[in-house]
Amino acid sequence: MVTIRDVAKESGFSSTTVSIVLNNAPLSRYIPAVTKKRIERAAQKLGYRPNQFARSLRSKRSHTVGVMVFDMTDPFCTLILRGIENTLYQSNYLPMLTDVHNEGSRFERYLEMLLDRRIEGLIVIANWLFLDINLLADLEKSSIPIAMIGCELKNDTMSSVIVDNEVGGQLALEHLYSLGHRRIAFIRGPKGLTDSSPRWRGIRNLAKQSGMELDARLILDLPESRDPLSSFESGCKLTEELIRQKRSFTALLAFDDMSAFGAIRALTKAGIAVPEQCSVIGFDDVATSAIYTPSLTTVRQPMESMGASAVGIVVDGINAVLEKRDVATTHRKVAPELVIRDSTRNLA
Amino acid sequence: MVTIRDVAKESGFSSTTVSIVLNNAPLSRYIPAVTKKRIERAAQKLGYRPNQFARSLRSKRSHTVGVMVFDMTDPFCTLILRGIENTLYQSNYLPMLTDVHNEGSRFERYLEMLLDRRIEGLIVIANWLFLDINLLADLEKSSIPIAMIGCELKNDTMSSVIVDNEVGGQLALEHLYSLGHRRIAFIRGPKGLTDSSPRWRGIRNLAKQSGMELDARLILDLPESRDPLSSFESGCKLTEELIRQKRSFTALLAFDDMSAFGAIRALTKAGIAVPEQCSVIGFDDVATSAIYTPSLTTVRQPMESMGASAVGIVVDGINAVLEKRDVATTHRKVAPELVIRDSTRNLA
DNA sequence: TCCCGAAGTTCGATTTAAATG
DNA sequence: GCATTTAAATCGAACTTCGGG
Repeated sequence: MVTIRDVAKESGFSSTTVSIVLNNAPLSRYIPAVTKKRIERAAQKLGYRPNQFARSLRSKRSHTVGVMVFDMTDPFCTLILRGIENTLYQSNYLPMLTDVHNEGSRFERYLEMLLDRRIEGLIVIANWLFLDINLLADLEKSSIPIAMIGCELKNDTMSSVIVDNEVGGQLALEHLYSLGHRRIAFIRGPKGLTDSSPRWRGIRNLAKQSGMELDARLILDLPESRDPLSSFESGCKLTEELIRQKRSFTALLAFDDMSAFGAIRALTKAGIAVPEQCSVIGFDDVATSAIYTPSLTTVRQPMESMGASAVGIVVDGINAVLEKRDVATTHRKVAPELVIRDSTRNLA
Repeated sequence: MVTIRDVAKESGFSSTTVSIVLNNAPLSRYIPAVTKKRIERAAQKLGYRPNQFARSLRSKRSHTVGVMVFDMTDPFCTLILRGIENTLYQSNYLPMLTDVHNEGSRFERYLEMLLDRRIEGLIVIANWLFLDINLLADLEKSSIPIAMIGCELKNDTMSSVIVDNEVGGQLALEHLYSLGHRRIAFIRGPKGLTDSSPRWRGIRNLAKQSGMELDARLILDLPESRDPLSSFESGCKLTEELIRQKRSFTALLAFDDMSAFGAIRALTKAGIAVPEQCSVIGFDDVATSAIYTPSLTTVRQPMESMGASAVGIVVDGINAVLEKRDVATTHRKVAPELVIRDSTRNLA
């Protein structure tokens, strides 16, 4: 290990001067160019790399941001993670990745570990969240900037980035409506998910606006479950049930892409062609949607930019703390986007 | 910030004693239970948490492992990451996640950042890898335990975990053969991928064994590309081409699941039902495979356990370094597993 | 000699205060 | 006072050495 003292010795200056020069500290403007050259050359020659532990100990900074995912296997996460990673990279932070597996004990343990390592900010991806809200209260006392993606909390200590679910719901129904569909089946989200009710509200609003009436017998609810895969299975089962009851509908609006895939599976198995005999629309635009057969029309959450946005909020917060400014908590609601693919079509 | 000195003051003992007690150091066996109790209570009361920076500076340990992904959006990664995360958690390490985006400059920069932070080990997920091999040479000088997943290098400084591609290829063809298929189309992997040739070798071997002859006109190659999604698109295009040429085949063996999805898309669009008129088999068993319509028969790479295995190797390596034992580089080749779903069936 | 506890040093970089000409 | 440089203190924990009973 080559230390700053080695560079000092090699260059013939004190470690103080070396530190000042290599960090381009304010004082370095008094230091003549010759000295700088000599020091830089010595550092280069020895291959000096400052010890981050020592640096962090002194500066109290880790240049690390914690990322807490509630379930990595949820396809919703991947692109968000990509957005987070990419934006952190640009800001010179590195992410510590933790996956809570939707378990309270794991949440607490990881939170402790992250805090022990003095992360400077925290990003929580909490889309598929069935944890006790009280647990999240633990987050508040941490006094570092926090941004939650996919879940907005009432309190004022955490920022959030969510998609505008109401607009999204509207967009989805509007699309089906514009294609001429009137008898539409709905798979709603589980009650426990914060996304469910605003999304449904958007749907109801649009229905009212356009004078459409919703048939209660065509409205189904996904059960609560911690497993993102269950969304697929439930979507499949609910649709099978619908078919078995011989309910007639020309389109199906699913809570998310996973349940939409389940619906397509059920329809296809029953010999009902998608989109020829029944249109299906999802929500999220997970990676699978584009490669599905048929490719899925859906309402996209701009996941990558949501991740980037969360990083922006957290990094701003970190800077605010450093400059002793107030940390403002922000609540961003990003616009969803209709992505039209092959699973929906005009009512013949 | 409450320091060890605060605990010392509160408990009435010196910081030395506090350190010994709280770390359960060897010397602590001389310390009477009363003292321990008093110290522990004081620590508890003040909410003392040792400063990891100071600790790391002294011990030269970070309890951190670097994870380098070449492309997060590759669905192959997700489950591996889960396996890594889960196993690290059990061993009390935290992962620093980096995504190289298949770019050389990013690779170098991230490697530096990770090394600066004194990661104790490194795991590289290099399945879809088109980087200059010379870059990887940079890894060798780092002198920390390294495990690569999905790519085996000749040299002796890095461990690796890969699937047995040859057996996998065999398994796939064997399955189609046992279903009675003889006229089979093949989509091979791009030449630049290390997986491609052993997988094909397995196929050829089985063909020879069972006296099957492969029709060169039914053998296609995926082009080189850094984008995992291109596998899907190429799979689709190649299959369309095959159909347009009116080649007859009753089954298609794809290089991976993504290209298999592409093939299914092309077949379906051409009005060829899968599996009724053509069976399709993939490789990997990515998350999408189970929820596809039809669900995909494939050769599974045990990704979660491959991730766990890599962590095991690296953690062993770390311990070896600590105990000044030799670090043995290991090369694990894990067995693939045939997963039969709905995309293949008996030749009528 | 054994047990218990404390003083002081170390890890490596940053920063304050101060010393040169 | 100014430009240039540095000794010494600091960050917080852990370990080495030593002393008293």
